[in-house]
Amino acid sequence: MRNATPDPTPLPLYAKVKNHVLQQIRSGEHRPGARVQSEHELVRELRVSRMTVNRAVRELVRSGVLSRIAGVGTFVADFRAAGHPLQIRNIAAEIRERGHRHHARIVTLEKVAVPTTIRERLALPAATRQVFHSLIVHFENDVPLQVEDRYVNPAVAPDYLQADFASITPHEYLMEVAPLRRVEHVVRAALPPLPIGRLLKLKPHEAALVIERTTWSKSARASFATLHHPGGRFELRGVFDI
Amino acid sequence: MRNATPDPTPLPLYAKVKNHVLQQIRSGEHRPGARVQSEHELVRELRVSRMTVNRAVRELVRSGVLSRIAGVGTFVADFRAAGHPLQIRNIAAEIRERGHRHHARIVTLEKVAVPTTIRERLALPAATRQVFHSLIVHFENDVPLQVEDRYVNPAVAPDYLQADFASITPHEYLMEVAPLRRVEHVVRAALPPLPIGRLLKLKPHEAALVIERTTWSKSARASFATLHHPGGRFELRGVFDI
DNA sequence: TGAATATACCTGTCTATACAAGCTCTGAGC
DNA sequence: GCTCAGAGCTTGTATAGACAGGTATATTCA
Repeated sequence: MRNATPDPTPLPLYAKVKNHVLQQIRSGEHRPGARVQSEHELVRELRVSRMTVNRAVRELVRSGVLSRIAGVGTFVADFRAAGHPLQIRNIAAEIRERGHRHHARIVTLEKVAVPTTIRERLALPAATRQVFHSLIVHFENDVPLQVEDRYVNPAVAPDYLQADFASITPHEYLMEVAPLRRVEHVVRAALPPLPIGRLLKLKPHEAALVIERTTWSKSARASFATLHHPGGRFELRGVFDI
Repeated sequence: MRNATPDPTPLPLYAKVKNHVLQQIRSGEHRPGARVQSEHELVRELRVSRMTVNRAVRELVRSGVLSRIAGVGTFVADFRAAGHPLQIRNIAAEIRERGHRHHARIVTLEKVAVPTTIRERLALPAATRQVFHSLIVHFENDVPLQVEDRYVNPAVAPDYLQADFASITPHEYLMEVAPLRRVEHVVRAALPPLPIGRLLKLKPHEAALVIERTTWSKSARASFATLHHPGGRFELRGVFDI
């Protein structure tokens, strides 16, 4: 039997170094712009190896807390102009994670002549005459939460029309058939077109949060989707902690 | 004279290892869920030390490309349910970065009795009778881009009314007087109240992108701000590359 | 005085080595 | 056939030592 209860999950040393520095920032001992200890000083102060200090500081730099200049020193980052992160999640995963029921209703799933705006958005070659188009409503416990209006490059996902979108979202399906290389999101607010508003059961003049998502696969742009969400029932939330 | 031009900025080894693995993922050689080489295998394959491989893989894990299980192996992450990042920026910094002119018009800067919703949002003690309130319009080249309606905890920033908000945004001022501990953002779409719509020069029934920002300082919640942006002229944009 | 040089310190990278701890499979013993 | 120990893999962490290259300051020399 030991004379002291052993720590069940002892913090790794590099994490202790991070906390040590963070604590000095949180307490105001080190203010934004101020110089923090050099690696060598932290080595002497905390009796750990320089590689351990280096890892700790490097991770704090990557998370935006510190910034370093080779040959000069390490400084508390000035978050004043820094951005704060927000996450755009897969709607089905998000609903399920809230412990709610997700289901999707397929309104449209078809091959259509390429609309000119879509030809631009997907940078389609002139030879491409048709694209796939799907219009799907996603529900959280039978309340409509997203209308997904998507155009898909047939060169990337030739079997798109055969997919089972009751059990997998188009986004998930596309990631499966063509590994994703790049995703771009644009978030706006707008009054939705009338048919979209009806699908979302919006009140007249109720605003919608619109996300435009463009995805790239290895070879080409894979799809362009416009996601409409009811302004009163949907929000994006992000927390940034130092 | 050398027989070959020396690489002006040779990539560090750990970056080469990252690219090596990324290349295999991008090419489809390693698909989501698949196992990638163990550290030891990469060591033999690329003739670098294990610590270098470890750093490369650790960074790819942190950026969401790989995932690892101790004792089992390293796998290509399944981004299908993963979130994609978006940044909320300081409005003044964003405008200036676009090369445009930013200026702010102070509509209101006053001490007011605590509204009940604000008492909740800032978790103010019952003894607090008054808070600071500012209403500021931010312009990009003389076009209104944001109405910032902010309530400030006087315990955190007692001199808020004396600040010069023509040259510094309230957010920047608060970060200066009370180091930031936590920021929460909620993004919604809504029709703005009539006076806000007028300040933004919105057309009737034009939607607004609304960001609610709550900030925490060391000791207490520092401020609660509602930021209204014109739906037609403002958007959040984020790109995720693998 | 002014310019070139030395030096001291800083971050950045890389290696070889070590040990701990998690997981899986295999084979010994029952 | 079943259980359990251990081998052999994996990742995770930590160290000491080394060298490169950036930056500021002091020093030396003209």
